[in-house]
Amino acid sequence: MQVNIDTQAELGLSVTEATTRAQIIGATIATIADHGYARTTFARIKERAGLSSTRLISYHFTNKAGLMQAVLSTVSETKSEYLRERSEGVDPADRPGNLRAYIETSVAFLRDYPQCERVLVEMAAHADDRDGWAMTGVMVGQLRTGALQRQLEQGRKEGAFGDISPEIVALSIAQAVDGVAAAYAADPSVDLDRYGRELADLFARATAR
Amino acid sequence: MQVNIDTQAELGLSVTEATTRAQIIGATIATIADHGYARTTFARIKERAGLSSTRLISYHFTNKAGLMQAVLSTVSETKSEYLRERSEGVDPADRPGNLRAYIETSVAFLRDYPQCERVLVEMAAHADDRDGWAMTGVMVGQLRTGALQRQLEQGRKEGAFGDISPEIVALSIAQAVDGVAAAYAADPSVDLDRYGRELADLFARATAR
Amino acid sequence: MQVNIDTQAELGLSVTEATTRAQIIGATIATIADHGYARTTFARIKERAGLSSTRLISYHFTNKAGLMQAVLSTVSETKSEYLRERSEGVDPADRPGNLRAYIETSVAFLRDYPQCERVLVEMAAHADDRDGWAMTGVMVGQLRTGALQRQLEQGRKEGAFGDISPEIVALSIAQAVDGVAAAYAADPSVDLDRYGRELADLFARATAR
Amino acid sequence: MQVNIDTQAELGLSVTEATTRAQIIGATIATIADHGYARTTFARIKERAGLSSTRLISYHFTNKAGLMQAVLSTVSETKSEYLRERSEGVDPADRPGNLRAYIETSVAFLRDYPQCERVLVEMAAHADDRDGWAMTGVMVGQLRTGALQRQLEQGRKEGAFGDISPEIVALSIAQAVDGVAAAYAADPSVDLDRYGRELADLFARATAR
DNA sequence: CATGAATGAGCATTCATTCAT
DNA sequence: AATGAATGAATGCTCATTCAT
Repeated sequence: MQVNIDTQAELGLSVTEATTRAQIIGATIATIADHGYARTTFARIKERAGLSSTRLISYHFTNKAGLMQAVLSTVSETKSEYLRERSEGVDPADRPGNLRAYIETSVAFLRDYPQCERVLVEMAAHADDRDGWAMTGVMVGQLRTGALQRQLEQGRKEGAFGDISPEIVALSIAQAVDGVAAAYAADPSVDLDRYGRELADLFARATAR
Repeated sequence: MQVNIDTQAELGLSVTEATTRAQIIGATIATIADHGYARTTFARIKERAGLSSTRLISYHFTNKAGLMQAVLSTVSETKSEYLRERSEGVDPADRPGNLRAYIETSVAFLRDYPQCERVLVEMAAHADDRDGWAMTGVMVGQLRTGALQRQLEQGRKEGAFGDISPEIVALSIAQAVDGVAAAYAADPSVDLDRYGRELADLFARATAR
Repeated sequence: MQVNIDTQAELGLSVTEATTRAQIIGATIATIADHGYARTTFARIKERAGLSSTRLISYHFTNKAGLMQAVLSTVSETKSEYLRERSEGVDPADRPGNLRAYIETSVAFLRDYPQCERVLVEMAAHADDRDGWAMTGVMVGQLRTGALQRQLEQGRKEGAFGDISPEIVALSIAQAVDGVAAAYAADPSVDLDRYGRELADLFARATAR
Repeated sequence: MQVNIDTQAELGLSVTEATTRAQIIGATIATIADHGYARTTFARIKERAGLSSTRLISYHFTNKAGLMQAVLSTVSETKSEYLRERSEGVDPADRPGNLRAYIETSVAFLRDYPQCERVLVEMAAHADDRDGWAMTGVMVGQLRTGALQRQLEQGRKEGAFGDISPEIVALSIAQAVDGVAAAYAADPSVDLDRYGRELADLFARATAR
């Protein structure tokens, strides 16, 4: 995955440093996507990034936890950027339309950035592992469902949706998308567009007034 | 968790052997539930089971994979047993009623066997980890969605449900229940009965004719 | 240094285990004595003991701290055993005689077990280092001065000594012996017997009534 | 600790260079005093001195050994300066008086420059460590006992002391003071003045004619 | 049926130092 | 006078597994 160097540079890093960091982060993402979180070791990242030694990773990131934090930032920023771009065409007042767009875009994201989603799922699953980064599984979860839940809440108040529980619906949607991601990862031949459409249909019916 | 010795004995094992196996499996389940899969090592299992050395585990199970396989069998059997018992009172022809029962019972299971569900979720998440057991995450998933999907299929043919995609709905339901499990694991004070009811409502609306 | 296997066996260990432990402890003592504490790594111990891998050390001792604890026990037991044996001939009531015997024997110990004393000094110096064993430098110190201080206390009460501060005198004696040890380590040609005699003279005068 | 820049400048260094060197040396002293020699790494020194990178240390000192050498010079100069100043009031001919002054001043030094003494003790203890500076533990020791020994020698010739061994007495005194330093470091609530007085009494009796 | 002893491969991390500006 | 970037070697430790009884 291409990692944005500017994002790194914003932190006040030099160009070279930002470049190397981005390269390492990219290699880490690829490694997690390919081998899973548990098999993502400094040695494998080094190999993937073509570094001379794992020492370079330790040099640029305080910790494995620090590296993972950076990966998580990169990946979740990529995702929200993607969602933001695609949602611009939709009328903000059209709650059901927004919900459908959200779901279909989320599934489309799997197609366009399969690595990204894989990483998100893997990190959520291993958040409480020994590596002990600052973010628990629930926090990663909130990162996913937070915005969605607020949208649903708003829509319900306006009467755009039926008598739903925003919390439950948001959770269900996020989980359903994750499920699709897992299915896609296991068998890349599945028709993601159909999945997206049917998932949107499902939750459209479920939230209809 | 109490592990059924008879199940072990069925495999043609002696009583003592079955007892020890059951003890080890129980300790493994408890360890996964308490510390998560990644922290579930032979050393910790040994300690929990009160064994003298990890050697005993290697003796009774060919592999860590083998042990995990056995754990998975035990746990999923416990769950299907639970679901079977609770679904006996429902009229088999009442498809929507069955669906609602399934969902509510699934959530109720979380309350009654929290360890079991935790193990199921953990194992699904780490299925592709280094330990390399014979069962992938998807297979564990199929184990969950298979029966449900067939029910939905049947119901749709009979016209009991709307124009749904059984595959998608089954996946969504399974994932939603998992989501609730994760939420419950993170915060045991959540009202599981409410969650179950609202989940059932959600999918009732989503599948209504 | 020859490490007593029986001492190990007392802890309920099998003969083989006790043997290997003793061998590792012996190699550790030799390594500390030769290279100093800071250069005493598992790798060097392995080499010295002729082990196949450092793994064996981790197998027999929970920690580097654990190993060091065992070393300390062995060494200090060797020393007190030595002191006990040599003090048997002296009349317990003869306080000054006992003091002289203690000092001369302590110095003689340096000659007979030079490694032992070197280890004791090294460990006291590095007690607060990163390795974090359960014993601080002060504790190691108390281990040295405790008995001596009580003897002096008793002697003073009986009027066998002048108006001394047992605490200070005990500390001074222990430190003086350590100083001799350091001097001997740096230059093995020094006349230890003379040192012992003169040290005894010095403190005889200092504590005289 | 305040490090004298002039001392640095004497070596023909520019003012800025001398300033930076002094700052690094001061940070090193503080670090050794706080964390002990073994935990005194370039990284920690950098942090303490508020430098941007450890590179600056390597720039100003050829080696870790070089840095430590400089630290040792600074610290021992501070100490001898302190001793010189305080001994001016005493009649040079009064040998016992000088001895008492020396001991009491040495202990007083612990109170006034606790960091300094801590560094001295730590460096003596770790002199033979991996860092391999040019000064062995014994040399550091000679640095302490040399002058004292000469004084005692002279005093004995003049008949001011009894039949003592200057070498042994000097060693014992230096070691005793170190012992007090260690005790003080471990428990700062000890009464240093009392310790000083009793130590002086002890060696007054020991060296009396 | 069970055990004690041993093992090799792998892990993240820390260290002082050097290259090239 | 100073700096950013990189580096190689080593450390203690954990893992599941196997050999030989």
